[in-house]
Amino acid sequence: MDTKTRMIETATKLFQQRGYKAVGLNELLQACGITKGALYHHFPGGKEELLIACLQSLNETLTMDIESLFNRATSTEAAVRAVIGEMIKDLDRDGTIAGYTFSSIVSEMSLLSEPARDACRALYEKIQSIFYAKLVEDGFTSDRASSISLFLTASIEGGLLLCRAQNSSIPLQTISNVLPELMKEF
Amino acid sequence: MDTKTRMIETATKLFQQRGYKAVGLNELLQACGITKGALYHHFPGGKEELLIACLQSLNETLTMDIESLFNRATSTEAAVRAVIGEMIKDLDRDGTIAGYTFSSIVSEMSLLSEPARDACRALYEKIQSIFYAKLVEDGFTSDRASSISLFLTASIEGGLLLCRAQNSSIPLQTISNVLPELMKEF
DNA sequence: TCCAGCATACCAACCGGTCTGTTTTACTAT
DNA sequence: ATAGTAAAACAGACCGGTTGGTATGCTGGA
Repeated sequence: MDTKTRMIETATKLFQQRGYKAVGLNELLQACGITKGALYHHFPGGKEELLIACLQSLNETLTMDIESLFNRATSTEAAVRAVIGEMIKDLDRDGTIAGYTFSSIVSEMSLLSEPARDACRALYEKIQSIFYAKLVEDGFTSDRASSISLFLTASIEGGLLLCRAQNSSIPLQTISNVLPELMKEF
Repeated sequence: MDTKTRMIETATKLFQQRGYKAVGLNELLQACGITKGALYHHFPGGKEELLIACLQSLNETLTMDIESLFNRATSTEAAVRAVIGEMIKDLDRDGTIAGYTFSSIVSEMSLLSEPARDACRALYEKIQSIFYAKLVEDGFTSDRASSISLFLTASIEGGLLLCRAQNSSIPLQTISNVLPELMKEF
């Protein structure tokens, strides 16, 4: 794997886990096994340009991952369960989540960097669009589907926050159990 | 108002808006109109001790605010609408939220500081307990009430994240509209 | 006079970022 | 095949500014 890709992959995980500011440049370089020369060669804009690249890369991999889970699932209910299940698996194994989320970046950068905020917005839109498509497939009207897809995205991200605060995967498990129930009622 | 209280109130807003690391010590001092001497006089533990104090203070004021909204409301549905309404009002007025949330702190500090994580956990538990009490009052069983209260907390925090990413209050508005509907179905 | 309640001066460590220098690679003209 | 060359891909020293934190000085009230 080439240096640039390795940098993005490593940095993405770190940013997802701990946010932007909390990850120092030197720590980043050490984790990637590179030096400043390499970083500023590939990303003249420095740390922030790397962050944007991470978010864009995340957009692709996340889309692929979630879409693959959704294609294997028969209903939106099952699909959402599968996505949350993956998050719980990560959480229980590593004690932290390094996929399917970027809440730490959003809350930190939305006021700080317009490009970063835009990239985050694009990511959420992408996730919601996948939910939306499956919901329409399930027979929901367009309005309903877009409301629910936003709602799903929000409650999953919020559930992750609760998991982080409690240092446990129980909140996401609860949400995983409640969500499908709610979607039947519509 | 005495210096210590002023420090806590000002710092709380800043931490809520932008997180912990993103708020520098000097900026903090300037915003509070004090010097380092005063800070380290009242909080020998420095910035982190101040953060803990902020979270504890937030626990009290947040509880009072939300409980007051809940007491005036007839049902959980109306109460939740009122809480989200306050958030939206803040968001539309200031372009940022400085009350009813601390997601930026959670995502940033959960891996960094055990005491901070504990304080956040306590805060979420407190909020959920208020929801829970009202839900039981509405006639829900204990199990149901605790599931829904967790769910409410999660989706509100998640909705706020979406608002930050989109720089708009629409996500929270959507959630406000959908949530009560869901709660009737139970 | 004594001590809480600050203010001021200062510090080492670290921050992200720039700079210059070196190696590696890719291509080309002979 | 080979020598020459230019650009890409790094490496690492260095920089000014900022960080959180400390040590000391001052000051008004009990």
